[in-house]
Amino acid sequence: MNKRSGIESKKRIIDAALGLFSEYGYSKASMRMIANAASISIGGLYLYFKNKDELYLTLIESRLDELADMTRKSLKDIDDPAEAVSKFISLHLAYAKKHRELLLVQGREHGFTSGISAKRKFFKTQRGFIEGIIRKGIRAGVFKKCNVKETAKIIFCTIRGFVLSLILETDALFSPHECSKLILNGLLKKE
Amino acid sequence: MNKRSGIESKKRIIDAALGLFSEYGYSKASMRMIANAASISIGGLYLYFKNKDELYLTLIESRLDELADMTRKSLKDIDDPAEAVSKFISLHLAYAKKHRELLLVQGREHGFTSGISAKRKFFKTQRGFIEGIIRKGIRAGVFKKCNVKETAKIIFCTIRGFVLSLILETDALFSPHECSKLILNGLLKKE
Amino acid sequence: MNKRSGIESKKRIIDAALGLFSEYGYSKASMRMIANAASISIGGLYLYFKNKDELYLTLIESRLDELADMTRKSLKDIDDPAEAVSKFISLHLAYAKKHRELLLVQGREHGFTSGISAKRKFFKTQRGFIEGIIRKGIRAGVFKKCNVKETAKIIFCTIRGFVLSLILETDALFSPHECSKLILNGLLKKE
Amino acid sequence: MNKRSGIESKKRIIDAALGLFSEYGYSKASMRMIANAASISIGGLYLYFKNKDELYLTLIESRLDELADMTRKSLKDIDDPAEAVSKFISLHLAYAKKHRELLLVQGREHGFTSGISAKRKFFKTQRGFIEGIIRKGIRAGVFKKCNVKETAKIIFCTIRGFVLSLILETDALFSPHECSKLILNGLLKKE
DNA sequence: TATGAATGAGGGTTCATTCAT
DNA sequence: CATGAATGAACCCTCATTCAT
Repeated sequence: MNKRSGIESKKRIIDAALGLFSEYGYSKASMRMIANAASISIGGLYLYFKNKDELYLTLIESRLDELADMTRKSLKDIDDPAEAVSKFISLHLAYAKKHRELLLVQGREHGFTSGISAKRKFFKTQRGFIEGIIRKGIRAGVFKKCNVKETAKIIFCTIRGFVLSLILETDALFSPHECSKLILNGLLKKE
Repeated sequence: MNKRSGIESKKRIIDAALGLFSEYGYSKASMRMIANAASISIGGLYLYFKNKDELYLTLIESRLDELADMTRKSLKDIDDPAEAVSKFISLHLAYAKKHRELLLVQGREHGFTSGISAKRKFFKTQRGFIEGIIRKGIRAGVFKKCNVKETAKIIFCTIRGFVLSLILETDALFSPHECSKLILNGLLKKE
Repeated sequence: MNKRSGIESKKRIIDAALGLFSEYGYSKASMRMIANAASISIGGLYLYFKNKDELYLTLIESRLDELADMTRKSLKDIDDPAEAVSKFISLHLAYAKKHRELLLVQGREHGFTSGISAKRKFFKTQRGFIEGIIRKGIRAGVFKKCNVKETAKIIFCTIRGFVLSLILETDALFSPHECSKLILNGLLKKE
Repeated sequence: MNKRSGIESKKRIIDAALGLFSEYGYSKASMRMIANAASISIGGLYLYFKNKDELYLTLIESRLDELADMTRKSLKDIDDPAEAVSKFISLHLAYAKKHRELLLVQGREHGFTSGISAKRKFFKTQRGFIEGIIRKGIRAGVFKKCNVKETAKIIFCTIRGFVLSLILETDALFSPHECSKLILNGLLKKE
């Protein structure tokens, strides 16, 4: 109603969409609902996003970028590989808890054809982080030798499973600490 | 037009629905698509299933029952806890690979309110299996002492993450063997 | 299931249809419902009636015939015009009360194109009865002179309104006696 | 496509619906038909009415309100009870003739459960009018003593029957004048 | 930028009717 | 005579998207 900068409007839309997609899923969250929640007209939505799909994708990507950024910053100053693994895990679990909405929102039901590349790239990057940590740990003689790539995948999948559980059954959640312990037990050389 | 046994028709519907739900998700797989794929008329669908929801739920539950059954049978004759953990993991990963379609098909976007109870019960049962194995391993002195419930959750989540990865990015998959190794490393007492 | 004569089946269907049409109206009473209520298969319905419309029409006509018959018989032996009017009114109100289902079931919503002729003929016949009575009353010097056709229509409409009220609002119903009184007051010469 | 004021569109819809409901009845008048007749898209219909039921109810209620209003205004300045009865009758018959479409459109087949309350209230109000007139006539010594409530019902039912006849068989209609005469004959004291 | 009335394809579902058995 | 699985048109309704304002 009152004059607002485009950027502000776009942000409001993204926030609204995030909430709605996460609560109802892609198909059941309608553009009208999003428009209402964002206090903008339906037409207004299309001023900022070409279509529903693009809005959705933008959402995903912005979250993914944010998490990737956080990861980078968090790990920069940690030298101990074990601590880095712990940090990586707890960071992701915490982020998932906070933004449970989107990390999973999609999975299926969303064409898959488009925008997935962004996600795939993100996944690759994150897995690269863990691989780096593990490799460093092995080089430093702190971790046992192991198949680095496979191990990274497993850790990543555990996190992913945690995220999924956030949605499927809340009582299946575990503490980051226990998770780190189990994984590090398998990773660390026995002194 | 041509007469077919009801059972045969129902089976064709289930197969078609399974494929379509898994490829497009619940919302985007339409009853028309399913009818076509099942070589039946739209009305025919409703001869066997009260509505889309029920069709969907039937699908889920039958898969879940099947897997629960397989688990029970597979673990019955295994005494070694480590082997049991391995078996549990490989069984689930294999099943997921074979039926990637459904185990995850849903997650979001499907009301969440209905039929989920069947799923929750299934999840609980399966987690109970792992807990049993771990407890037995600890009693037998093969596994270290640990928080049984938490550990079971973590293992289950890892499997769940694997399933999710089946859909999100195939190159994130790992071998059951590596997974067992990592987890057992963390579980087994070092001799 | 067990052998039954066609006539018996047909009767069962008619009874079931009567009840259902009257409870739900033509459109909302489905052939399946009728079949169930008549303890016959859907296909069986079509053995006795070409289609839904014909079933419906048969119903109407049979009721109409019945009422016309009753009227004829009831009035045959009554000589006093005033008594005949009373009888005519009370007979119709009573019949309407008993078969409130059908006399009105239709009105609208049923094509109108077909079968209405049967109804129209019935209406004409019945109105003819009243006209006859009135004419006789006037000739006999018991009734005042009046526009016979108009008066017959009015009486008939009052009855029709009563029938409609049976459905629309039960508390608008009046006693046959009061009705006769009012009408006869208007009809009878003051002695 | 072309912009039109919302009010105009709504009006066009109401008019179209009125005609279609009255011609085909509730069930057989489809939303598609109404949309076409109103020169609007199907979706457009739902911009103005939540669903078919609401559209239908709106129609009914608005007519009913209109008639109730007209009655009130017409009778306000009439002192003579006999004239008031005449006026009441002729007013209703005229209105029914003009809007034969709706006053009866429903009767059956429309759930009965909803919106009927509005109708019931209307009926009660209208009957109240007649009761008032009759009572006044009796008090003034113009009408004979009679069961006021019953008499009011009968008059109302006659009108209702007239309305029904408008639809069932046009040649059963009578003139308001004849109707008033018959009824007043029964009501008025013979001087 | 912003609005929201308007569109129409498509969704889930029902149901009269048919026909092989 | 009787069955009921199968059909498919049609129903009500939703919603992403457009466009005149």
